[in-house]
Amino acid sequence: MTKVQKAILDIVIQSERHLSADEVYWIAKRQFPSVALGTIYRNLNHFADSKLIRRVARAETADYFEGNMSPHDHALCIRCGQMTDIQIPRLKDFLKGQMNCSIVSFDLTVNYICPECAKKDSERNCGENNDAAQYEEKNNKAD
Amino acid sequence: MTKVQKAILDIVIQSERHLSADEVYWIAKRQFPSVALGTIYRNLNHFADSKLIRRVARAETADYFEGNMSPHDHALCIRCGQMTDIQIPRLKDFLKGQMNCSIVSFDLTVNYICPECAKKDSERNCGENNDAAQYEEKNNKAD
DNA sequence: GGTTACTATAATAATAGTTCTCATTCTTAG
DNA sequence: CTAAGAATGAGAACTATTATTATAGTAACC
Repeated sequence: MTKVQKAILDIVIQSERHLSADEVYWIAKRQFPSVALGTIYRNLNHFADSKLIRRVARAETADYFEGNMSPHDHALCIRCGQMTDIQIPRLKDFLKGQMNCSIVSFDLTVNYICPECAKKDSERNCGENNDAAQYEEKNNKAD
Repeated sequence: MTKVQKAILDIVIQSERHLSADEVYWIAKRQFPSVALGTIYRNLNHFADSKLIRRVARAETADYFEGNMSPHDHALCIRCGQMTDIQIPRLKDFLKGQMNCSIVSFDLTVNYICPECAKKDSERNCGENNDAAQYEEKNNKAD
Protein backbone atom coordinates (compact mmCIF):
# COMPACT_ATOMS: atom_id res chain seq x y z
CA MET A 1 0.00 0.00 0.00
CA THR A 2 1.41 3.38 -1.03
CA LYS A 3 1.59 6.43 1.19
CA VAL A 4 -1.29 8.06 -0.64
CA GLN A 5 -3.44 4.96 -0.20
CA LYS A 6 -2.61 4.75 3.47
CA ALA A 7 -3.53 8.39 3.93
CA ILE A 8 -6.87 7.99 2.16
CA LEU A 9 -7.77 4.94 4.20
CA ASP A 10 -6.78 6.65 7.46
CA ILE A 11 -8.83 9.71 6.65
CA VAL A 12 -11.97 7.64 6.26
CA ILE A 13 -11.35 5.30 9.15
CA GLN A 14 -10.34 8.01 11.58
CA SER A 15 -13.24 10.28 10.73
CA GLU A 16 -16.22 10.04 13.01
CA ARG A 17 -18.36 11.51 10.23
CA HIS A 18 -19.23 10.15 6.84
CA LEU A 19 -17.11 11.81 4.18
CA SER A 20 -17.78 12.48 0.54
CA ALA A 21 -15.04 11.79 -2.00
CA ASP A 22 -14.56 15.51 -2.32
CA GLU A 23 -14.07 15.95 1.42
CA VAL A 24 -11.52 13.15 1.47
CA TYR A 25 -9.82 14.87 -1.46
CA TRP A 26 -9.36 18.17 0.35
CA ILE A 27 -8.16 16.50 3.52
CA ALA A 28 -5.68 14.35 1.62
CA LYS A 29 -4.49 17.42 -0.24
CA ARG A 30 -3.13 18.84 3.02
CA GLN A 31 -0.64 15.95 3.13
CA PHE A 32 -0.23 15.42 -0.61
CA PRO A 33 -0.92 18.71 -2.35
CA SER A 34 -0.67 17.19 -5.80
CA VAL A 35 -3.09 14.34 -5.24
CA ALA A 36 -5.79 14.03 -7.90
CA LEU A 37 -9.49 13.53 -7.33
CA GLY A 38 -9.36 10.51 -9.62
CA THR A 39 -6.90 8.89 -7.27
CA ILE A 40 -9.26 9.47 -4.37
CA TYR A 41 -12.16 7.88 -6.20
CA ARG A 42 -10.05 4.99 -7.43
CA ASN A 43 -8.83 4.16 -3.97
CA LEU A 44 -12.10 4.73 -2.17
CA ASN A 45 -13.73 2.29 -4.57
CA HIS A 46 -10.84 -0.04 -4.11
CA PHE A 47 -11.16 -0.02 -0.33
CA ALA A 48 -14.92 -0.33 -0.48
CA ASP A 49 -14.56 -3.36 -2.77
CA SER A 50 -12.10 -4.90 -0.31
CA LYS A 51 -14.54 -4.20 2.55
CA LEU A 52 -12.07 -1.97 4.36
CA ILE A 53 -14.55 0.89 4.26
CA ARG A 54 -18.21 1.17 3.40
CA ARG A 55 -19.80 3.23 0.68
CA VAL A 56 -23.04 4.81 1.79
CA ALA A 57 -24.91 5.66 -1.36
CA ARG A 58 -27.03 8.75 -0.90
CA ALA A 59 -29.31 9.37 -3.79
CA GLU A 60 -29.96 13.08 -3.49
CA THR A 61 -26.31 13.94 -3.06
CA ALA A 62 -22.84 12.52 -3.53
CA ASP A 63 -21.96 9.11 -2.13
CA TYR A 64 -20.35 9.02 1.28
CA PHE A 65 -17.72 6.73 2.74
CA GLU A 66 -17.36 5.54 6.30
CA GLY A 67 -14.93 3.45 8.27
CA ASN A 68 -17.52 1.86 10.52
CA MET A 69 -17.76 -1.64 9.08
CA SER A 70 -19.99 -3.20 11.72
CA PRO A 71 -23.48 -3.78 10.41
CA HIS A 72 -25.66 -0.81 11.13
CA ASP A 73 -28.26 1.48 9.63
CA HIS A 74 -28.42 5.21 9.15
CA ALA A 75 -30.52 8.03 10.46
CA LEU A 76 -30.70 11.24 8.45
CA CYS A 77 -31.89 14.41 10.12
CA ILE A 78 -34.27 16.18 7.76
CA ARG A 79 -33.44 19.55 9.29
CA CYS A 80 -29.64 19.68 9.42
CA GLY A 81 -28.83 16.86 7.01
CA GLN A 82 -26.49 15.20 9.50
CA MET A 83 -26.35 11.45 9.05
CA THR A 84 -25.57 9.22 12.00
CA ASP A 85 -25.08 5.51 12.43
CA ILE A 86 -27.76 3.65 14.32
CA GLN A 87 -28.17 0.10 15.49
CA ILE A 88 -31.61 -1.43 15.37
CA PRO A 89 -31.33 -4.76 17.10
CA ARG A 90 -33.25 -7.71 15.75
CA LEU A 91 -34.32 -5.79 12.62
CA LYS A 92 -33.02 -8.49 10.29
CA ASP A 93 -34.93 -11.11 12.24
CA PHE A 94 -38.01 -8.95 12.15
CA LEU A 95 -37.74 -8.56 8.37
CA LYS A 96 -37.07 -12.26 7.87
CA GLY A 97 -40.17 -13.01 9.87
CA GLN A 98 -42.29 -10.65 7.77
CA MET A 99 -41.05 -11.63 4.31
CA ASN A 100 -40.59 -15.32 4.03
CA CYS A 101 -37.64 -15.51 1.71
CA SER A 102 -33.87 -15.35 1.99
CA ILE A 103 -32.73 -11.80 2.73
CA VAL A 104 -29.17 -11.10 1.65
CA SER A 105 -28.87 -7.67 3.22
CA PHE A 106 -30.82 -4.47 3.46
CA ASP A 107 -30.35 -0.75 3.46
CA LEU A 108 -32.36 1.31 5.87
CA THR A 109 -32.26 5.04 6.26
CA VAL A 110 -34.54 6.55 8.84
CA ASN A 111 -35.46 10.17 8.25
CA TYR A 112 -35.95 11.87 11.55
CA ILE A 113 -35.34 15.07 13.49
CA CYS A 114 -32.22 14.82 15.56
CA PRO A 115 -32.29 15.85 19.25
CA GLU A 116 -30.53 19.19 18.60
CA CYS A 117 -32.91 20.20 15.83
CA ALA A 118 -35.90 18.99 17.84
CA LYS A 119 -34.70 21.20 20.68
CA LYS A 120 -34.32 24.22 18.39
CA ASP A 121 -37.80 23.54 17.04
CA SER A 122 -39.42 23.43 20.42
CA GLU A 123 -37.61 26.60 21.47
CA ARG A 124 -38.89 28.42 18.41
CA ASN A 125 -42.41 27.07 18.64
CA CYS A 126 -42.63 27.14 22.42
CA GLY A 127 -43.50 23.50 22.46
CA GLU A 128 -46.52 23.88 20.25
CA ASN A 129 -46.95 21.83 17.13
CA ASN A 130 -43.44 20.43 16.78
CA ASP A 131 -44.61 16.97 15.91
CA ALA A 132 -42.66 15.21 13.20
CA ALA A 133 -45.92 14.51 11.43
CA GLN A 134 -46.03 17.98 9.95
CA TYR A 135 -42.91 17.18 7.92
CA GLU A 136 -44.33 13.88 6.83
CA GLU A 137 -45.83 15.24 3.63
CA LYS A 138 -42.85 17.39 2.77
CA ASN A 139 -40.24 14.80 2.00
CA ASN A 140 -41.66 12.17 -0.29
CA LYS A 141 -39.28 9.54 1.04
CA ALA A 142 -40.70 6.14 1.85
CA ASP A 143 -42.79 4.99 4.69
CA MET B 1 -52.65 19.55 -18.33
CA THR B 2 -51.23 19.25 -21.83
CA LYS B 3 -51.31 16.11 -23.96
CA VAL B 4 -47.62 15.57 -23.34
CA GLN B 5 -48.08 15.86 -19.58
CA LYS B 6 -51.02 13.49 -19.63
CA ALA B 7 -48.97 10.97 -21.60
CA ILE B 8 -46.01 11.17 -19.19
CA LEU B 9 -48.25 10.71 -16.18
CA ASP B 10 -50.07 7.79 -17.78
CA ILE B 11 -46.82 6.07 -18.70
CA VAL B 12 -45.67 6.08 -15.10
CA ILE B 13 -49.00 5.23 -13.54
CA GLN B 14 -49.85 2.48 -15.99
CA SER B 15 -46.46 0.82 -15.77
CA GLU B 16 -46.23 -2.04 -13.35
CA ARG B 17 -42.45 -1.51 -13.24
CA HIS B 18 -40.43 1.40 -11.97
CA LEU B 19 -39.25 3.55 -14.85
CA SER B 20 -36.24 5.79 -15.23
CA ALA B 21 -36.65 9.22 -16.79
CA ASP B 22 -34.92 7.88 -19.86
CA GLU B 23 -37.33 4.97 -20.19
CA VAL B 24 -40.27 7.33 -19.87
CA TYR B 25 -38.62 9.47 -22.53
CA TRP B 26 -38.43 6.66 -25.07
CA ILE B 27 -41.96 5.48 -24.39
CA ALA B 28 -43.30 9.03 -24.68
CA LYS B 29 -41.36 9.45 -27.91
CA ARG B 30 -43.53 6.81 -29.56
CA GLN B 31 -46.52 9.12 -29.16
CA PHE B 32 -44.68 12.43 -29.39
CA PRO B 33 -41.55 11.90 -31.48
CA SER B 34 -40.30 15.43 -30.88
CA VAL B 35 -40.57 15.39 -27.09
CA ALA B 36 -37.39 16.46 -25.26
CA LEU B 37 -35.78 14.75 -22.31
CA GLY B 38 -35.90 18.03 -20.41
CA THR B 39 -39.68 18.01 -20.71
CA ILE B 40 -39.77 14.52 -19.25
CA TYR B 41 -37.64 15.53 -16.27
CA ARG B 42 -39.55 18.75 -15.69
CA ASN B 43 -42.87 16.98 -15.65
CA LEU B 44 -41.75 13.95 -13.66
CA ASN B 45 -40.43 16.30 -10.99
CA HIS B 46 -43.61 18.26 -11.20
CA PHE B 47 -45.78 15.17 -10.68
CA ALA B 48 -43.55 13.89 -7.91
CA ASP B 49 -43.81 17.26 -6.14
CA SER B 50 -47.58 17.10 -6.46
CA LYS B 51 -47.55 13.55 -5.08
CA LEU B 52 -49.10 12.12 -8.20
CA ILE B 53 -46.15 9.76 -8.62
CA ARG B 54 -43.26 8.75 -6.41
CA ARG B 55 -39.57 9.21 -7.07
CA VAL B 56 -37.52 6.23 -5.96
CA ALA B 57 -33.97 7.49 -5.58
CA ARG B 58 -31.52 4.75 -6.40
CA ALA B 59 -28.01 5.68 -5.62
CA GLU B 60 -25.99 3.45 -7.90
CA THR B 61 -28.11 4.21 -10.89
CA ALA B 62 -30.59 6.77 -12.17
CA ASP B 63 -33.64 7.68 -10.15
CA TYR B 64 -36.82 5.76 -10.88
CA PHE B 65 -40.43 6.81 -10.84
CA GLU B 66 -43.46 4.78 -9.91
CA GLY B 67 -47.19 5.26 -9.85
CA ASN B 68 -47.78 3.23 -6.69
CA MET B 69 -48.37 5.93 -4.10
CA SER B 70 -49.37 3.70 -1.19
CA PRO B 71 -46.64 3.51 1.45
CA HIS B 72 -44.40 0.55 0.78
CA ASP B 73 -40.81 -0.60 0.69
CA HIS B 74 -38.70 -2.13 -2.02
CA ALA B 75 -37.03 -5.45 -2.59
CA LEU B 76 -34.18 -5.66 -5.06
CA CYS B 77 -33.15 -9.03 -6.44
CA ILE B 78 -29.36 -9.23 -6.43
CA ARG B 79 -29.39 -11.69 -9.31
CA CYS B 80 -31.71 -10.18 -11.92
CA GLY B 81 -31.88 -6.60 -10.62
CA GLN B 82 -35.66 -6.56 -10.67
CA MET B 83 -37.10 -4.26 -8.04
CA THR B 84 -40.50 -5.02 -6.60
CA ASP B 85 -42.74 -3.26 -4.12
CA ILE B 86 -43.22 -4.94 -0.78
CA GLN B 87 -45.32 -4.24 2.28
CA ILE B 88 -43.85 -4.94 5.66
CA PRO B 89 -46.64 -4.47 8.14
CA ARG B 90 -45.90 -2.89 11.47
CA LEU B 91 -42.34 -1.96 10.45
CA LYS B 92 -42.79 1.68 11.37
CA ASP B 93 -44.09 0.67 14.77
CA PHE B 94 -41.19 -1.70 15.19
CA LEU B 95 -38.70 1.06 14.35
CA LYS B 96 -40.44 3.54 16.61
CA GLY B 97 -40.20 1.05 19.41
CA GLN B 98 -36.49 0.51 18.83
CA MET B 99 -35.37 4.12 18.40
CA ASN B 100 -37.08 6.38 20.82
CA CYS B 101 -37.45 9.51 18.76
CA SER B 102 -39.84 10.89 16.21
CA ILE B 103 -39.46 9.12 12.89
CA VAL B 104 -40.58 11.17 9.92
CA SER B 105 -40.27 8.43 7.34
CA PHE B 106 -37.82 5.81 6.22
CA ASP B 107 -36.43 4.16 3.14
CA LEU B 108 -35.91 0.45 3.17
CA THR B 109 -34.55 -1.63 0.35
CA VAL B 110 -34.19 -5.33 1.00
CA ASN B 111 -31.63 -7.09 -1.13
CA TYR B 112 -32.76 -10.63 -1.71
CA ILE B 113 -32.97 -13.39 -4.28
CA CYS B 114 -36.35 -13.44 -5.94
CA PRO B 115 -38.26 -16.71 -6.24
CA GLU B 116 -37.44 -17.15 -9.95
CA CYS B 117 -33.72 -16.64 -9.44
CA ALA B 118 -33.76 -18.84 -6.35
CA LYS B 119 -35.38 -21.54 -8.46
CA LYS B 120 -32.74 -21.19 -11.20
CA ASP B 121 -30.04 -21.37 -8.55
CA SER B 122 -31.32 -24.54 -7.01
CA GLU B 123 -31.72 -26.13 -10.45
CA ARG B 124 -28.13 -25.32 -11.31
CA ASN B 125 -26.71 -26.37 -7.97
CA CYS B 126 -29.02 -29.36 -7.46
CA GLY B 127 -30.09 -27.96 -4.13
CA GLU B 128 -26.60 -27.82 -2.73
CA ASN B 129 -25.18 -24.64 -1.27
CA ASN B 130 -27.71 -22.14 -2.53
CA ASP B 131 -27.84 -20.17 0.67
CA ALA B 132 -28.16 -16.46 0.24
CA ALA B 133 -25.25 -15.93 2.62
CA GLN B 134 -22.72 -16.75 -0.05
CA TYR B 135 -23.74 -13.66 -2.00
CA GLU B 136 -23.66 -11.49 1.07
CA GLU B 137 -20.16 -10.25 0.44
CA LYS B 138 -20.35 -10.07 -3.34
CA ASN B 139 -22.75 -7.43 -4.58
CA ASN B 140 -24.08 -4.90 -2.18
CA LYS B 141 -26.28 -3.52 -4.91
CA ALA B 142 -27.11 -4.91 -8.30
CA ASP B 143 -29.06 -3.91 -11.31
C1' DG C 1 -61.10 38.00 -34.89
C1' DG C 2 -56.91 40.24 -33.01
C1' DT C 3 -53.87 41.40 -29.36
C1' DT C 4 -51.75 40.51 -25.09
C1' DA C 5 -50.22 37.55 -21.35
C1' DC C 6 -49.03 33.26 -19.88
C1' DT C 7 -47.42 28.49 -20.03
C1' DA C 8 -45.21 24.55 -22.03
C1' DT C 9 -42.09 23.17 -25.13
C1' DA C 10 -37.62 21.61 -27.84
C1' DA C 11 -33.07 22.28 -28.19
C1' DT C 12 -29.19 22.78 -26.06
C1' DA C 13 -25.83 24.54 -22.67
C1' DA C 14 -24.40 23.80 -18.14
C1' DT C 15 -23.50 21.29 -13.96
C1' DA C 16 -22.21 17.64 -10.47
C1' DG C 17 -20.47 13.44 -9.55
C1' DT C 18 -17.83 9.95 -11.15
C1' DT C 19 -15.08 7.05 -14.19
C1' DC C 20 -11.74 6.48 -17.82
C1' DT C 21 -7.39 7.23 -20.45
C1' DC C 22 -2.80 7.68 -20.79
C1' DA C 23 1.76 9.37 -20.29
C1' DT C 24 4.69 9.65 -16.38
C1' DT C 25 6.38 8.36 -11.91
C1' DC C 26 6.94 5.29 -8.18
C1' DT C 27 7.81 0.41 -6.29
C1' DT C 28 9.77 -3.68 -5.98
C1' DA C 29 11.66 -8.28 -7.27
C1' DG C 30 15.55 -10.05 -9.08
C1' DC D 1 20.76 -1.18 -10.87
C1' DT D 2 17.26 -2.32 -13.85
C1' DA D 3 13.15 -3.88 -15.94
C1' DA D 4 8.24 -5.12 -15.12
C1' DG D 5 4.36 -3.75 -13.13
C1' DA D 6 1.46 -0.82 -10.33
C1' DA D 7 -0.11 3.71 -8.97
C1' DT D 8 -0.43 8.38 -10.02
C1' DG D 9 -1.85 13.26 -11.83
C1' DA D 10 -4.04 15.68 -15.28
C1' DG D 11 -7.68 16.16 -17.63
C1' DA D 12 -11.04 14.29 -21.01
C1' DA D 13 -15.25 11.79 -21.13
C1' DC D 14 -19.44 10.19 -19.42
C1' DT D 15 -24.10 9.96 -17.04
C1' DA D 16 -27.87 11.86 -14.89
C1' DT D 17 -29.92 15.97 -14.19
C1' DT D 18 -31.11 20.95 -14.15
C1' DA D 19 -31.12 25.57 -16.22
C1' DT D 20 -31.61 28.67 -20.11
C1' DT D 21 -33.69 30.44 -23.99
C1' DA D 22 -36.13 31.26 -27.97
C1' DT D 23 -40.29 29.59 -29.83
C1' DA D 24 -44.95 27.52 -30.13
C1' DG D 25 -49.38 26.81 -28.04
C1' DT D 26 -53.14 28.24 -25.39
C1' DA D 27 -56.28 31.30 -22.91
C1' DA D 28 -58.27 35.72 -21.60
C1' DC D 29 -59.85 39.84 -22.81
C1' DC D 30 -61.55 43.39 -25.82
